Amino acid sequence: MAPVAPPESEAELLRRAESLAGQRLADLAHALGTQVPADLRRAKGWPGQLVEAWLGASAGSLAEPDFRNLGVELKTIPVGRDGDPLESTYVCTVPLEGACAATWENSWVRRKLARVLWLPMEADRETPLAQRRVGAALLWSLEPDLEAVLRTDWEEIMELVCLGRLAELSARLGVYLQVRPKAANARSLRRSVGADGGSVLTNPRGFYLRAAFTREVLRRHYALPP
DNA sequence: TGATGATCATTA
DNA sequence: TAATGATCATCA
Repeated sequence: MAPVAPPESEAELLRRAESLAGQRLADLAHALGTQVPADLRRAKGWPGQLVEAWLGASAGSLAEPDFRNLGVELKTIPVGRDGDPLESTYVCTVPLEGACAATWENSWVRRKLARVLWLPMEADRETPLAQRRVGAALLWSLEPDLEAVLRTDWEEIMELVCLGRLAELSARLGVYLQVRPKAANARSLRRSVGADGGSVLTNPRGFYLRAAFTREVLRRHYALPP
């Protein structure tokens, strides 16, 4: 997709994001000279990449906030007709090595979520992809009470990783932050540290925000059903 | 039905 | 290869 220069300030980023409100994905795609895929089965990341291109996100696939110079992460939120989030939101990879040295303060999760541009997108399956609209952007900072919950979740998860209790990792852990597989397929393996301190292979995992978290963020800043 | 676990495309 | 962008598909 056509590159757009990165925004030089949060104000500029927000102006760009606000100009997308109400636009249909087909309009954005055509303006960038690209086509709307027939469906998302083989283009799962397409909506996110489309708005990245529009807003001038610069980090690519690096483990960095999307707008590196601003320290702002872009997150689209797929929402239904009622504005309620439909899916969890990927945050970053779970560090399987060096888990014992990691702290919440220096974690990728905290770095990425410190400042986020949330962008709701229509995503109910009734609406054809091309006709789905972008919602109203929200430039947001991690709020202390939400951070406290995330921190507890993160520490619970990372303790298991540190101790090599990988079999106990489950998406059922965590109030707002959960761990799920994150890989091309279940045969992907990554090195980690076993309970005896030795090297073991396990499936790569990612941190995800439950829909309950993004629902709470949207609820606090927009008029939404409870 | 909703959530968990699995999967797909792209890029540096 | 391993990070990113996520949604799909199955089962409790």
